[in-house]
This record gives sequence, C-alpha cells and structure tokens, in this order.
Amino acid sequence: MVHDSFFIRKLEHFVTFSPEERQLFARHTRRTVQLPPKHEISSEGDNPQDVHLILSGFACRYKILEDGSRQIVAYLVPGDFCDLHVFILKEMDHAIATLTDCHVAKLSSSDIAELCEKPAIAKALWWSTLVDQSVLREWLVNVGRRSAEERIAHLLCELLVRLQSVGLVDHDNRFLLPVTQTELADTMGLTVVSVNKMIRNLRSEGMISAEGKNLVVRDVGRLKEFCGFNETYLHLREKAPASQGNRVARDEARDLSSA
Amino acid sequence: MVHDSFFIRKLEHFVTFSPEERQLFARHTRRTVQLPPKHEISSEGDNPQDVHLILSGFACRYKILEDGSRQIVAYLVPGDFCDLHVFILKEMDHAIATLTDCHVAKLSSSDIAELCEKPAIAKALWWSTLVDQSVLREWLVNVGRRSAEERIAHLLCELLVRLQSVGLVDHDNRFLLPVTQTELADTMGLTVVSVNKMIRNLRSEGMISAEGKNLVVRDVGRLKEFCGFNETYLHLREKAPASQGNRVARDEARDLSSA
DNA sequence: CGTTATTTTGAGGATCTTCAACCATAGTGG
DNA sequence: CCACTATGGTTGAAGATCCTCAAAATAACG
Repeated sequence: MVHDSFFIRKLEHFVTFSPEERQLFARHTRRTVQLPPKHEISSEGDNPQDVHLILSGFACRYKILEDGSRQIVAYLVPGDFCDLHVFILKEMDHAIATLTDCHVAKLSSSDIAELCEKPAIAKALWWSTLVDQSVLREWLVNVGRRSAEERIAHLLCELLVRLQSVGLVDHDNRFLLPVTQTELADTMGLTVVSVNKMIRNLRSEGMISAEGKNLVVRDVGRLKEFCGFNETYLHLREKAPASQGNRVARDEARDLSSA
Repeated sequence: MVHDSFFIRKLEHFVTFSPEERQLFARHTRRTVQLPPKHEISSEGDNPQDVHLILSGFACRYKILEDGSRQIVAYLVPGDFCDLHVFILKEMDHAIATLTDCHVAKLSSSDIAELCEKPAIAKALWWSTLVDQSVLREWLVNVGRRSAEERIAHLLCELLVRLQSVGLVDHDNRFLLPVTQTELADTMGLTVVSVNKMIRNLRSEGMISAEGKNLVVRDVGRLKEFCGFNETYLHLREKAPASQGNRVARDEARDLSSA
C-alpha cells in the first residue's frame, strides 16, 4: 500500500493525477514479486515481456565487459521504472539486477497500453524516460570530467535529491544507502580502494557521515558546492510551484510516514 | 533532396514507411536553416520551440562545467534528431552546437504532433530516442571502464557503424570525421595530448589511418576486437532480416497507420 | 562461532595530465 | 606576395591521480 505510492509521488513532480488515474495505476501494479538481493531482473540479450517498477529496495542497470569488469549505468530506486523500452527495443543491451531485497511490480504490454490511454499518464511516462536520459548525461559528465572525490560527492547529492523527491530522506538528510563501496566503484569508473579513500576524505571534511547503511549528509551546501551539483538535470520542477500543490505533497508525506 | 533521406534511411532500420509517410516527412522538414560551425542550436536553460533534425554536417550535445571544461555527451550526425524532448522537458539541461557547417530542419510542435499521428512514425521516433539512450549508456561504459586507446577505438567503431547505417561510409571504410582532437578529448574524458598519442598508436598499429578530415578504418575486425565493440547497443537490427518478416512488419505498419 | 563479505590501510607503479614547446596549415591584411 | 595570426596537430618531460597488489581489521551471516 505504502509502496504503491512512490512512483505516483515521483511522477506527480511532473503532472497531477486525478483519482481515477491513481486507481488505474493501482489496478495495473497489482502483480508484484519479492526478490532477494543480487537477483537478475532481466539479462543482456533478453527479450522480456514485462516492464518492471521498483516498489521498494534498490536495483541497478549495468553492463559487463569482456574482461569481467562491470559498469553500473543507473540506480533504480523506489518509484523508478526499469525497462519502459522493452516494447520498442527487442533485445536488452544491458542487465538489471537488484542490489537489496526488492518489491517489484510487473506490468504487461497491455497494462502499459491501458495506462497510456490517459494522456497525463502517457506524458508522465515519457517524462520519466527523458529524466532517466538526462541523469545518464550527467553521469557521463561526472565520470568524464570530475575527480574521484567530486564524483562520489555528486552521486551522493543526486541520490539525496532523488530520494527526497519520493520522501525517503529524513529531516536531517539521512537516508538508507544499501550500496557497497565495490558497487560505488563500478558506478563511478573507480576502484574500491579509491572510493574508500575518497569517502574517508568527505567524512573527515565533515560533509558526510555514515552510520551502517545509513548515509547522512552533514553539510548539504558544502557538498553540492564542492562537486558543482546543480539539480536542474533531474527536472523536478516542471509543475508550477503553486503553494497549493506544495501543501498537498507535504500532507501526503506526513500520511505515509505514519503508515 | 539527398539530405532529406538520411533520417528516413536511419529510421527505416526499425520500421518501413509507406510512400505517404515519406511524403509526410518531406512536408514537415521543409523549414530548414544553414548554420556555420560552432553555432549554438540551443543553450542550457533554454525552452526552445522547435525540434531540430540534422540533414547534413556534424553537431554535438555537451555540458560545460564551472571550471570551463566541457563534456560532449553525444554526436549528432545526419539523420539524428537533436532534441525530441523539448515538448516534455521545459528547460534544456545541456547545450547543442554545430561542429561543422550544418543543414538543419526545424520542426514545430505541430509538425511533430502531425507526424506522430502515424503510428509507424511515432514508434520510429520513440525508437530513435531509446537508441540515443542506449548509446549514452555505452559511452558511460566506455569512459568509465576502458583505457584511453580503447575509448578512441570504440568511438571510431561506433561512428563507422552509425555512418554506415545512413550511407555515409565508402566501401573501403573511409568516412568524413570533421572533429578536432580537442573535441575527441572532450568526448572521451581525456586531454588532447592523450588523444593525440593514442591515435598515433592506433595508426602505427595499422588499425586506422587519417587523411585530412577523412578517417579510414584499415582493419575493422582488429579495431572492434581491440576495444570489445559489440554493435548490439545501436539496435540496428530490429526488423526481421528475412524477406517474409519484413513483409509482416510492413503490413502491421500499414494496418496501424490506416487505423 | 567459524565463514564470508566488506571496509580499511599502505606501498609501489601505471596511466594519464599538465606544462611547455614547436610545427603545419590556412586565412588575413598590408 | 609575404608577414602575421589563429587553429590544430605533435612531441617530450615531469608530476598527479588513480590503480594494483597485498594484507589486516571489521562487520555480516548462517
């Protein structure tokens, strides 16, 4: 119940849904599976039949090279669609796997088709694909042009904002980051050793701190400043920032945290 | 006239268009401009009104960082749409500029809307967006996980195949590459000095040779082998290669467009 | 409580960058 | 016609960043 709302909350950064549209979403996301960590949702070369939507947990999109090294090209967090492209591109050019326990909804071709009959929903799905693309561009900038320490800082800023946008961050900028340093390394084009040392730096400079799998951003301003983070590329401000819209969002967040 | 066909040729890797659909394309790509090199087609922060389609020449998509460094995140070659996202995302999160003289078609919101009334065309535009996304993923892998020399080899393989797919490569694997080494460096997350030395290596190893602005791939097999190039990610083989399969695809497209 | 995964640290080395030239080419204006 | 300038390509030397290798410490897990 709670989980079902993450993607609605995400998409509502872009459009506001009517009650019927929300019900339509609920109806088409009923078929779900519970997956353990490191479970492949779809593999390179597959021609999958379903679209997957992350309801809870973390997953990632990645490619494996001939020499066995891995590059993670996207993190998939609650509210994210994994593979909206499967009805157009017949062959997966990458794999998708869970990083943690995940609750995942499976939507068939007809689920998507029926959802897309509502123009607001079709547009929102377009938006989410385009935002994924924009994130990918920023990751390329990150790996291509920033230092190891800046890269990690930038990724943490992005996750902070993305998770905030679906209500998964505490008031003190604490969020669950169930990702190993090896996985971070595979994300940023670095080695574990580097990642470890750079995280130590960020920590000793007082910008972040880690408590188990929780990450706390101690100084958001300085962290963003340090890596040149500009959240425009997440395109979270498409809707007019009217006070009414904001109030609705706040009320929902309160409801959910009590649930 | 010749130029008009590049994007049709590109999209026809995915669907086959009817004569009416081709005419529709012709009708909606009549408004064109001729641009000089280094001309900004659209800038970061813009809310452009038109979609741009490259008819001839090379352009690129890039971001500038605070320190002035640049990361190119896509090459746009004849047949490529620059900014199909402008009707959804209200603010450009990156800039687009020509690299050479470019002949560019400008399509308005209504041009696109009318084109998308034909399901085959709508699907083809979707396909082209998704392929752009796939290329972006592969570039991230490239910059994140491959050595300087492999990166350049991989980019050259990609351009070879992409330009081949629109008929811009000679029988002897020669094509026009009007890109400076500085631009290559900004593409691969390297410096000009490195790019220069790696190109020298590839040349001395007999894989490529350069004649002015022409690049010749002397040993395609070895070049692809060297960088682990696998063209699957370009998704150029969506149509069934059998003649029968093609007929079915064509029939489907016809049915849908008449619906 | 032993086993495995993950984090942490150090030392040495490779790759790529930075800096600083110099050369080649093409376009410009006297 | 030729000096002058701008752009791009080429090269070498020195240094920084990040990697590799190796090992220990810590945490997670059945």
